[in-house]
Amino acid sequence: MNVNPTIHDVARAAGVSIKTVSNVLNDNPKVGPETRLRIRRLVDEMGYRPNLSARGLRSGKTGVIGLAVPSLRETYFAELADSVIRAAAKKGLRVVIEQTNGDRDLEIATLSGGQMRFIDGLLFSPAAIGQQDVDVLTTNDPLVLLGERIFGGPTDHVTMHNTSSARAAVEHLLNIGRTKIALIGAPEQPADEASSANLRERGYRQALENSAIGIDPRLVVRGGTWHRETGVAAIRRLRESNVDFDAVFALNDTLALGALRALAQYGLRVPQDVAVMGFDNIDEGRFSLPSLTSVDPGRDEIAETAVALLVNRIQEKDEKAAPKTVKSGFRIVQRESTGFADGDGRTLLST
Amino acid sequence: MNVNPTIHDVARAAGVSIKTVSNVLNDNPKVGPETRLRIRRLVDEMGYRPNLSARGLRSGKTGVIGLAVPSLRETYFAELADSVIRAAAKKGLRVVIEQTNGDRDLEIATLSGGQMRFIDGLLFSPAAIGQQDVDVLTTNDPLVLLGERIFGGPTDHVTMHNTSSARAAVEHLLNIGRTKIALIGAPEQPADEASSANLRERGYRQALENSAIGIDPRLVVRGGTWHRETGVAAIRRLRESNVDFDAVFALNDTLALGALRALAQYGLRVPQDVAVMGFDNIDEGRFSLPSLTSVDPGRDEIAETAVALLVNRIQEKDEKAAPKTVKSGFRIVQRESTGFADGDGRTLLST
DNA sequence: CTCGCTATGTACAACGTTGTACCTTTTGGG
DNA sequence: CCCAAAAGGTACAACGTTGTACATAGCGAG
Repeated sequence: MNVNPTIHDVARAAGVSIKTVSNVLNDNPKVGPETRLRIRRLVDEMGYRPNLSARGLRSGKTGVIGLAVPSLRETYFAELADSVIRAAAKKGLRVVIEQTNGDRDLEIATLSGGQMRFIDGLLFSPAAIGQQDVDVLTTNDPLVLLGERIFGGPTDHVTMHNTSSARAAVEHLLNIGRTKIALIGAPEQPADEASSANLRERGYRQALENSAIGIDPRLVVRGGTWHRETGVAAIRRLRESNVDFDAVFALNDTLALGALRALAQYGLRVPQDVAVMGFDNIDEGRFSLPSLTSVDPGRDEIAETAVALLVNRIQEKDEKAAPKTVKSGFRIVQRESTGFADGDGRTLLST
Repeated sequence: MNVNPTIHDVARAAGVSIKTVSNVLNDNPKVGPETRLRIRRLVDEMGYRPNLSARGLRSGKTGVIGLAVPSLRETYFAELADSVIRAAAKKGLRVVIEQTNGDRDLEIATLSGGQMRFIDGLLFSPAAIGQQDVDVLTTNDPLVLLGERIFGGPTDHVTMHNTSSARAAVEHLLNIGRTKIALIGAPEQPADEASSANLRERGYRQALENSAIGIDPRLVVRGGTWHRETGVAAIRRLRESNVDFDAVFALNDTLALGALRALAQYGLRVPQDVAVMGFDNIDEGRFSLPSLTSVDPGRDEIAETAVALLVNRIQEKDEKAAPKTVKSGFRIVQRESTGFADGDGRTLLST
């Protein structure tokens, strides 16, 4: 019994037809109780495990979905992948992870790639393609878009309240009395596309324009990837430009963590001299020095919703339903970097 | 052309047999140059993409490997997954990630699970099973073990120099003049199994026993998962027990980062009052406050080696080669937490 | 001009599973 | 006691691909 047994081997051993074995495996009703039991036992004994390629070929479903993200090295996506794998596991699905490295060609290749004849559907988090590429999303294969960059496309879409949560974040900084609020991680070109960066910048502008304060362009640091280095560099730029600031809104947490480090190097105390607000609420922010106030976009909710939508699309028989867009709720978790110094932080606002 | 074309559709359109199309797709030589070109063009035009289930069924290979890790929420494993996906992509393989949550039953299920009839092979990083479970590794399916916990098993194994690198790490702390070196993240029961924790603790003990200093059991904090919280708690335990310490060796970086935070809360300066050494060299450690000296186990090397070994096993025809064990090199990267305050840190020692 | 080779291609089976259609026995109601 | 229907099962094809074995044409050497 050293080689993998097939359904034929089990059937032969049980003295029944292969279809009966198949029926047992799939819990089809047309099998007598004692036959069922006997076959179950044999399956265990022989170590039979169905061949998913064969099953996939016959039934057109593999039980595997794809998740395309820029890179698991970016903490947000690692945590998102964790949530997606858990959500998928609950539905009996496995997840193949494809890293696109934020490369446009790779993203397009992933969307139209050979891969699609193997996975039942794809969760796709774009980082490079934009509104002008909306037609590459037109496909018969189940596809759910995650995040921003493309709106009104032909697919389901799970996104977050980028603008309003960013506005709420900046309002929190205003509420604690800050008036010179720097923005870091802002897009290279303001408002050139529906990226997370642009949508969040819009929230920043709205909050400041609604207040009496208004925008000081010197406080907006543009450019760079959303990594820790960029956060460090942004603070350096602000210092070198001699502009005064008492708060920093970083468009994601890794930027904010880089900023925390740079601020400390300049001898600026957080939150006394400068308050810092991040975005994403990654685990790391609970343990930084100081711990980081952040916008929590609800990763688990995003993942569960996205997987549920994808499963619906996969099961969809003939007529396709119109594309759905779901926005997950958000909350703001206040921690030390904006002056709340107790344990795990507190939820300030939630939708 | 709204439905996915098969090789039959392409063959019909080209006026050739399906086998000729197949030959083109697989770069088999027996096709004339102009036929080849014509079929290539049709494949592109029609958007033909091979069905991997069918290919997998026929050829027994799917081009997909599995990676089983405790959780992508643990930074080390997220970065390892990144490296593995990259290494696999170079060989034309995709990666399904299975999270075992450090759960023994889940780990065993993953090893013997239905999954194995679908992936070509598995990279398995155990967190719960141990030497006593060595027989669950006995399988015909290609399997490469990553990390510790089981040695001398029936499979290939990629591991690191846990003990000697930990010894080198502690020697570094001794070299900078520290004598009261705490150990955090130590195993619950000393030396009960070949876990990373035990092997690294052994290195700690060797370094101290080789010096004139010896072990002070009050400096060894046992128990807890290797997360930031545990690092925080460990420092609290040390403070509450009133034992004096001038350095901390954390058995992984997240522990160390938790420790950094707790030390700051107690007003202890790093490295002036307490030097801190981590293990894993995750990205985050380059931007913590202060940046973290750490043992770099060479994730990329580990991933490349593991994938290469797995590919060899997958291609293995009849007789199986004896199991191989490969140990990756390590280096120690010194940063601010042990007194080196310049840019990206410096490599102290490398193998 | 014919043999044998190479170059190019074809037909068919097989991989392991599930869906469809059918067949046989038992069972119970009239 | 007979017949219909339910219960339990079977046989065969099909999913899309690739390996094996064979077919045909063209061409150069003898």
